[in-house]
Amino acid sequence: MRVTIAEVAQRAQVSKATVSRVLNGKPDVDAATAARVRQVIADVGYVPSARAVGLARGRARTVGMLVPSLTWPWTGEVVQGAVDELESDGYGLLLYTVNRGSESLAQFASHVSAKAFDGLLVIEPPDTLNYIEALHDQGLPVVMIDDRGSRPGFPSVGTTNREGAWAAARHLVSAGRRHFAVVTGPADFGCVRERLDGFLDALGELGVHVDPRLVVEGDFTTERGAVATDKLMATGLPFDAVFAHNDLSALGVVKALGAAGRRVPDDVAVVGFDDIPIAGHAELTTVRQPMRRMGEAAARLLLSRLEGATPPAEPVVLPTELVVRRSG
Amino acid sequence: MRVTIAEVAQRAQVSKATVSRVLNGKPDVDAATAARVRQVIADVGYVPSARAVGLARGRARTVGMLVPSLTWPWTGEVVQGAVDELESDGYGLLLYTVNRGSESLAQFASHVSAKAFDGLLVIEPPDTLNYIEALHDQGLPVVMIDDRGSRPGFPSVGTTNREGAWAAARHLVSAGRRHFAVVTGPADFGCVRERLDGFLDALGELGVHVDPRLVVEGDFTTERGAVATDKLMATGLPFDAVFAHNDLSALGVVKALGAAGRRVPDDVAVVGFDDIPIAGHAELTTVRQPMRRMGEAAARLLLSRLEGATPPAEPVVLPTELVVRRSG
DNA sequence: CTGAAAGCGCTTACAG
DNA sequence: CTGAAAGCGCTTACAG
Repeated sequence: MRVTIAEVAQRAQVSKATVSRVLNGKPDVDAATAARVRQVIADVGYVPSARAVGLARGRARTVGMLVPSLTWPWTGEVVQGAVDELESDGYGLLLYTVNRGSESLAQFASHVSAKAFDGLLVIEPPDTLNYIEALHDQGLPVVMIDDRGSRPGFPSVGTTNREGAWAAARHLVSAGRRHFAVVTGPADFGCVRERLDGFLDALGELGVHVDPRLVVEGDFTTERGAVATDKLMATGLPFDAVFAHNDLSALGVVKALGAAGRRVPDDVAVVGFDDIPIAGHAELTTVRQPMRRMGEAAARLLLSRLEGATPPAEPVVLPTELVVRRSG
Repeated sequence: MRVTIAEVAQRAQVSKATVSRVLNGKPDVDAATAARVRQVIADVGYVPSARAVGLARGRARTVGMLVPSLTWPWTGEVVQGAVDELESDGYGLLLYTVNRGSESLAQFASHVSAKAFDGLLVIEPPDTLNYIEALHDQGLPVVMIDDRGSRPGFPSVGTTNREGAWAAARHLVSAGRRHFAVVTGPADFGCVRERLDGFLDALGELGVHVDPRLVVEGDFTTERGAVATDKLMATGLPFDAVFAHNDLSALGVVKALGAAGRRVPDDVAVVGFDDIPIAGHAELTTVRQPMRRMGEAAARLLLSRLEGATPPAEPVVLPTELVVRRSG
């Protein structure tokens, strides 16, 4: 039989209300009484039922987290950062993915309605930004990990796409590169625009011009990274450096260059974005996104919101870091 | 104001009990009444409070999952498999990691005591098997994803380490290799013994003997894989194939061989175990562990246990699969 | 400083 | 077939 607050109260010769007060550190409890209650709690190993506390208080000390899929390279990092932060405040993390499409989303929505959690952490889910925004507008505390540069109308944590690209450009130029190509991500992503602008602006400032024909669109996959590289080479224009908008694309670039007999980095330098684990193994120079710390920051933002603080109107932006390896 | 069962009852002109019956599909409700109630539910968009239902029923339709750390290469796969399965039954997944050591574990323990979830899925946590076993003995439904071959005294899902190693051996022999080396994982892991036994047994059956000096212990990291390979080469004994007990080690083997000027696979074939994403990129031949499906199977086992079924006494064992790539 | 009572939003015997 | 009531295990005014 599970021990309840009633049993503790009886053993300590006080009312349930007093036990509750001790439990929640309320003031105005006689020191001796409190000590006695605490002793009983320790003796019987009492822990309040999360469900009962949740019902009575209307909050569950639980946060939901919605992520596209855990098999994406860095999702785990973000979630780990969030879970570490939540855990140290005693919060639980209810995990949802949209791995099974609209069915997943329906399940998620019903858990929202059931008030299964107090607040929501979300890695921007494709095509669902409006829905999330609606939840926020309905009063659910939401913080988004914004890896696409959407800058939504509610609290979010992003990274310095522009500055990261800027750093990549500066590095390549100082390494002596002069003829640049870019394999972008999907053109409608905010982060893609930021990375492209940052890169071109930096080069412009350094007096280097990029031929528009050497800017090709990819879709963040290795396959399309390779295809894009074939296109670049097909232009016949010379280039000695490629900036890919993420690491998976960059791997495709490296692969396609190798297949065409062009050496990396001797003939062509390649720089990626993200710093996923494979980047280290492939010796890829890249712009590191601090995914773990973005998860932590998002969790902290949400927690302080749940504790009553007003969330910042501006997105929290964490700095990228250029990681120089062999490829560029 | 949130709509409650009381409001639905009032609008439908019935008691809360009747609404509850309709909600839970109990028999013996007049068809017309049920239809009316359902109509009201749909009209007001009523969803029962998860907390209240949980308290009243004593179960939360929530499962806990304890994993070592999400940044480990395949943890995400296992969790994704589990979450997919749970989700389709409407269960929530509370995620816990032991990323922050004993502090994490204390938090987890208090959530256990608080009955925050109905059952537990666990990827074998180092040095905590006894604790998990104790939870199981205290009546918490537990299913373990056993990646270490521990075969615990409660329901678990494992993989065919022995047969996987066997397949690797057969493959290498049929590819013409004759002089074998092994870089094992930690010697006290059940899976390491199984992989070693399977490998040596298969070779023995094929009439190939392995020199014991060519069996070196690693620790599942890339660094130690490289160190182990240096040891192998230092013996001066010839070898033309290395079976590493996981992919990270195998990457270390490849690296060390390369540094020593030995070509893979021309001079030495290398086979790993796991099939983590990097294995594909590194063109590593490996024995694939079905992590995703192990997560699914574990979740299904736990769900059926929660629904009253008796769990199987024997571990559920899912088959490995040899993935042949360029390295061996 | 402390207790009796109501309430959180459901479910489930018990009657009828 | 349906409702009134008790109960799940807490918290929180309200009195004193």
